[in-house]
Amino acid sequence: MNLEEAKQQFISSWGAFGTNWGINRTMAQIHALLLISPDPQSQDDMMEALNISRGNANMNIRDLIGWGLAERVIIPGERKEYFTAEKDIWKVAKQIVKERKKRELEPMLQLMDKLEQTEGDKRDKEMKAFIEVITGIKKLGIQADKTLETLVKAEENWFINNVIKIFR
Amino acid sequence: MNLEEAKQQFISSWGAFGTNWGINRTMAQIHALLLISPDPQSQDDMMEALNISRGNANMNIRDLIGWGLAERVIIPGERKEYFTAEKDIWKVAKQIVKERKKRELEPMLQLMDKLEQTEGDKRDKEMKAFIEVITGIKKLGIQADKTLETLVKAEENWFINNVIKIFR
DNA sequence: ATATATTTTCAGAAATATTTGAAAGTTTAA
DNA sequence: TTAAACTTTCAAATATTTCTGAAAATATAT
Repeated sequence: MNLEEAKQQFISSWGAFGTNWGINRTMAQIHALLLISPDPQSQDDMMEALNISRGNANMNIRDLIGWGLAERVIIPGERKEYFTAEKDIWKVAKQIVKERKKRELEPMLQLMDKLEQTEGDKRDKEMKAFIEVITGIKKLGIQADKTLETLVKAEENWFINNVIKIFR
Repeated sequence: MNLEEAKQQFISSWGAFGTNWGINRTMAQIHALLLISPDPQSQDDMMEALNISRGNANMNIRDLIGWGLAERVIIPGERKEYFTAEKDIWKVAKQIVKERKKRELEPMLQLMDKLEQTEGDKRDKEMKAFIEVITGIKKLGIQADKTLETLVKAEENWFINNVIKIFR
């Protein structure tokens, strides 16, 4: 397989892969393109490479920036905006974990707190089953939150950081 | 909030939550319903509780079973099939991790292996950038795979199992 | 065997999510 | 200032996913 074919396959598979994770195809494909592009890409570059419309490109680039996965780059003397992505996959993964934690785990824990307050007779088996599930989810969520927080804060943690380096 | 309201909210939020994770709303809602139901539920029970059609219920129950998250229960003297879900959230989480690992991580690693074989001049910067990303993803994937495998196999591991118990 | 209960399938309908493209908005250069 | 270059917005079109419901298949009881 030559480089062009490989790039195409990477972009298209990354897009399909993203779909399983609640990330839309185009956003994942733009990210894939930026990952493997040594130089910053303009919106027009992406539109051409991925065969997508201006509006679609614009919206998804903005989402990527919102996720902290891409950033604007100014090229002196150029009028257009260019974009790059962080190339260190570990940092990328950390950033994704951080965002999902904020966007999903935290709201979920809030909901569990609320549902834990449900009023009712604790001897009723329906009630018991409900409260048990809610507290179980809450405990798991808190534990996951802590674990992920440690991971995300890894660079501030000498020990973990060194463990990670071993595998890097 | 009373139990009925709380149950409703839990089911509906769990469904919305699943949507962000590539799991369809109905499947997540059925799972939520089974989680908080002390007794096994029939397909008709679920159709009524969630206001869904027979076909939809049937298909999603089967998917849940495929994910190892629900199972058929025979109630002696009853003609209908009944279903339950594992109530221990830790086991549920482990099962989900196990399945996603198999369905997504492993195929992704296979793809990276393939893309790593791409032919080309390693001094070319396009080529270099591409290979670096691929090997980075592969390394991260392998590490994640190992870590998750440890987690999933936790009950076979005395030490980890005890660490987990502390938080349980 | 026949009737009845239950489960499964699947084509078409409905709901949701994504994408387009043209118009409006903004920035920059001369 | 003006005009060209570029970016953003958003209503409508398209694509994708999910759901329905009735018919077919299967299982069970009499």
